[in-house]
Amino acid sequence: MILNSLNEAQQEAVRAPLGHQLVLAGAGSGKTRVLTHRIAWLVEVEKISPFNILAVTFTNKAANEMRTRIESILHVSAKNMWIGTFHGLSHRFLRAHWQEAGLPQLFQILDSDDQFRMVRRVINALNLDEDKFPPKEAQWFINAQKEEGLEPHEVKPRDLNGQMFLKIYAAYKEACQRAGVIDFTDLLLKTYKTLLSNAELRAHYQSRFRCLLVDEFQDTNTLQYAWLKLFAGEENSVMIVGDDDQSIYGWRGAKIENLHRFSKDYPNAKVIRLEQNYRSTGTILKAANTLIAQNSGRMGKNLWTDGKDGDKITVYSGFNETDEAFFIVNRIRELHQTDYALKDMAILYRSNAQSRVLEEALMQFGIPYRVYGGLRYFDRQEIRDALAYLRIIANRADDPAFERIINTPTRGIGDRTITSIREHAKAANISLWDALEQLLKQNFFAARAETALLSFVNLISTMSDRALMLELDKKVEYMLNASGLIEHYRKEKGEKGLTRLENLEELVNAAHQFSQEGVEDDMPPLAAFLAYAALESGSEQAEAYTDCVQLMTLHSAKGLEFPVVFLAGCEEELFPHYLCMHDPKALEEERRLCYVGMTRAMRKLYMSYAEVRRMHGKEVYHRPSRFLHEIPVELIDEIRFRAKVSRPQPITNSYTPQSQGKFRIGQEVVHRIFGQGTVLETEGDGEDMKVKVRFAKVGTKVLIASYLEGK
DNA sequence: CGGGAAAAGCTTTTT
DNA sequence: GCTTTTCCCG
Repeated sequence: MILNSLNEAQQEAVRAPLGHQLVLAGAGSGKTRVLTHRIAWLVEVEKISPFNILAVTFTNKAANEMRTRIESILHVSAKNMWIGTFHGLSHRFLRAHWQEAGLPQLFQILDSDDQFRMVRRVINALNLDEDKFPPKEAQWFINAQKEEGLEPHEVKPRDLNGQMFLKIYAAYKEACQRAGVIDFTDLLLKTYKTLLSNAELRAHYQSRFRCLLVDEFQDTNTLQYAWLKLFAGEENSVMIVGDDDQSIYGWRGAKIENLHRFSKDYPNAKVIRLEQNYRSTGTILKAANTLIAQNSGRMGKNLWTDGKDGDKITVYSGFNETDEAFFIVNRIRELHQTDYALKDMAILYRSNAQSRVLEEALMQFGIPYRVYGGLRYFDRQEIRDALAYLRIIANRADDPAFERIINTPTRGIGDRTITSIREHAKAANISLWDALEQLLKQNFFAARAETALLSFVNLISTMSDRALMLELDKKVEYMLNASGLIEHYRKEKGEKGLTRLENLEELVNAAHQFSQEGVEDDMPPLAAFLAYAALESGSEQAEAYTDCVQLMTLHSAKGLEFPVVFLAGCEEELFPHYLCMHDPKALEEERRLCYVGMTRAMRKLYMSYAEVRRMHGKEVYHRPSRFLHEIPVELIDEIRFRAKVSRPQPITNSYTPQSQGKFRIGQEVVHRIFGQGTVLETEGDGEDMKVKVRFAKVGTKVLIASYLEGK
């Protein structure tokens, strides 16, 4: 039976009778297992049809993983099950009910960058001063209102400033409507509002979803909670899984109180605690428990393991940040030579800026590493350009896309010309595209601008005509060439242009793969692909398997685990961050962040700090983080090197990982065009050897070895 | 339109 | 301080 592998608390959660359950799942307590087994149980034992189940997560990654795992446990297809992110499921809902939601059938989704541009344009159109009303703040304001479930007419401005922001919100909303686009938060808000105002639809969905499950519930915001309650209605069972101690997204609207609110709203909800930890040593858990016990208002939870206590936690006091980095790198080297693969070790830090010193140290030692959390595929400039062309093909009214490509690649359409199009669009309350066509008819433009504009209009029309006949991937390929994007980026010199071309080529592959996998919705393939690109920002390319040390922020480490964890920069002002220090609530969130970081470690945990650190250009002295003092001293092994800063030894003799052929990881090399660099990875041998090199001037690039010279 | 100089950030991030 | 974005001029 499916329960064999579960402990008692886990089984209790899986077998719970229909009704409401709150599962408090500590770090490493098998939360995903419980969720997936619960769903399997519902289907196989409670005989609930997959059709009647709704499971919500926050990231696509989590949703995909859940679906895969369920399908491997279950003997029934999970196809009919609604598993996805809040945004993904809302999108599905709105595609099915666009009429009820008052949307055009082929509405497009704005990502945050599009949203930002749109907000800025609205501010300018209202003749407001960007310095007085920064687009960033306006964007934040708009999203905050939406996350409280408020449309412009429902917002009660607090002061004069708030009134202006409200005005911007209202104008932004109109602009979105005109363009037939909706932003991320709109996906949820429109779903919520539609369901709220349409009793028939509400009844339909409430009778459909008999069982609802939510993962990472501590990260839900007000709107998501309301969304969930509306889908759940009075009758259906809801299981929420979360951990108040791992709530680290309060700053972006997550309401930890939703956990308490759930117990109030559903007083019969059964509370189940998963406290047995399968990840970390006893020592790590004891330390983490003691630390988090400092927080107030917890729901209460104490992690335990029946495993060994393991090693003490190593605390290293570095002289400065470079010394700290060298300590970490030295340890990594030692551990790599004895017991651990590089990919089993992670360096976690509070803020991205910290990665540089660490990277430099790793490079000097020739240790391959990977930094997580960079620019994702669909966020890249060239990809966004390409998608904008596709969007304009799909929907001429898509103003943000129009703005993006009207002069990209440059075709001699200047700012003044665009401004007059904008003004006409605003005055006539029509899309930029329609405004352009009208103005052309009126012979509004000077001859030179007119020629350029006509060729743009022709280009888009020809493109969409020709594209009609083509398969999705051919469509993308055709567009890339016809638009001149390929040519444009080919001209971009150096490394960047080449990478961009590769990325654009990859888009054709992505489109091909997408159409192969088949779309479930009855949407045109192009529209479906665009929605996919907007919602699935594309995990940073799944690079071929390489054994690399992993670098990431504490936030992005959530949900992951590593045998060895280095928590760098444990200093006051940095961690806890100085912007959080005077707000008790924010400080508790920092502490939870520390708790999250510590509980990522399976066997070895290192925490380090620097006495002097260069920050914002100044040398600053910080005390060790208060979090270090909140760990029982008997669990800590403290190392201090006071004598002098430990410099790295030249890597030539000390460390030669996987060195084959002519080049060695860590070796300094010279390229005729790209200049000096360091070898990061090697692949193959002899003439065919491929070498990944980080160049001082142009970034990282994979090259054939014969183009390089050793130094 | 593109390159260089000046100016502005500078916590954490997913959709 | 360092990096990224914006701005201005040839």
